[in-house]
Amino acid sequence: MVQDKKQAILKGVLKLVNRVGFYHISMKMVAEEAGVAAGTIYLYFKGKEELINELYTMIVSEFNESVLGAYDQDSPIKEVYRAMMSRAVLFYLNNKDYFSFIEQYTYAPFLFKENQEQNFMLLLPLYKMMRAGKKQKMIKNLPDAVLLSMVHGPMNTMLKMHFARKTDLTKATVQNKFYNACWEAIAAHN
Amino acid sequence: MVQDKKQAILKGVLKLVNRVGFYHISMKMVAEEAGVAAGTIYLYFKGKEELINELYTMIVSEFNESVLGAYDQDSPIKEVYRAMMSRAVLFYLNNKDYFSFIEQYTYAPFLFKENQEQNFMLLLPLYKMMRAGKKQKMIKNLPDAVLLSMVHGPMNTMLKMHFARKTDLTKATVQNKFYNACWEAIAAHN
DNA sequence: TTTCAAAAAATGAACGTTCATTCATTTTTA
DNA sequence: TAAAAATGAATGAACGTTCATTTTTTGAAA
Repeated sequence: MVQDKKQAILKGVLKLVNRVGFYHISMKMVAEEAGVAAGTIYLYFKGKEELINELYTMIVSEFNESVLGAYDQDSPIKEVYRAMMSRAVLFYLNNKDYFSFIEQYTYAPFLFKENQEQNFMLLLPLYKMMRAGKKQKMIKNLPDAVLLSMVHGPMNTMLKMHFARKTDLTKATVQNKFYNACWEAIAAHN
Repeated sequence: MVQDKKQAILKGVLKLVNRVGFYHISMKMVAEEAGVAAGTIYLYFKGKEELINELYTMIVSEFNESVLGAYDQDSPIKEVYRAMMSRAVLFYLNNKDYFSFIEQYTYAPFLFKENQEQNFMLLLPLYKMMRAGKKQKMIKNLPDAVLLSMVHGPMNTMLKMHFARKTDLTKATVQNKFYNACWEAIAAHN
């Protein structure tokens, strides 16, 4: 019961992200969206900050769980890469709300020092894959930041463009071209 | 005279972006920073929205001018690419304010439909270079969105990581590795 | 099963704060 | 001295949060 209402409130925030935009979300709107009174939110969260931060943590968990589900120790690293990219893209395509939220949360006034480190938590699955690839000499021996940027950066921009209707990431051909281009940026020559 | 004061107000906004964060910038703070009274701002701008939008336009102009300054019709495309990347990185390294502002403006409540298209204006210099490269068969024949993502995305992430002290983009070695990785993502094989 | 009082949960009006904007007044310029 | 520019206190709207009051749930007694 208690968890149901908490979830309803969290989902309420998400539904508002796209409709009104992150910075216009008020507690009153969240309450309305969740079907509770404004004061009720404060029975489940200390305040707006905690609400937003918990939602962020929830999304990161879901994302990482989904993407790491594609990690198979025994598969060739290129296949692991493909599977992870595919899952990540699918995750956001199916949850535009999540993407918008994450993007805007990064620069929200709620991000305190503790969470600022968490900000790179979304890169953990990628990081794991890269470390393995480097060991196997399948991935270039470049600084981690460069490798991460070469995969995370393009994905972000592609999704942004997709949602702005500048491209169609649901097309398999677009996805494949995109995955291949990223792979060539990080793959060791052989 | 009039332009001086207008510039002072615009610069005031920029100085506040890093100090207090985009969403805590109030008109009163801007006024203080610019050394004028709050009401004075309204003699130069219709309101906060116009102020922020003009600042955005100003930054885009400066950026594009700076990066396109590296465009030389006669140089090999790879050198043009290098020069443009170099200028773009330098531009933001020297103007952290600009970077922070641009990042946060994208999702600010001020972005109206008209400007939402302008949002991709920052990609114009890259776009120009890519078109030329495609014609010369030096750059892969991929959809524009993919190519743009492979250069703009990583740059964004690298800069974000640089400012979060996860890497040091001022190091020439890091820059070179980064430029090369991007190039391999978009370069045609030969 | 029904009753009912105590506890728990939920409500939303009210409060205090913040902020963009206005405009009557003052200061500066021509 | 008239016009232009600048000022900053006042205004009203928006928002997060609180808390006195109401509603719902619980479980023991009848």
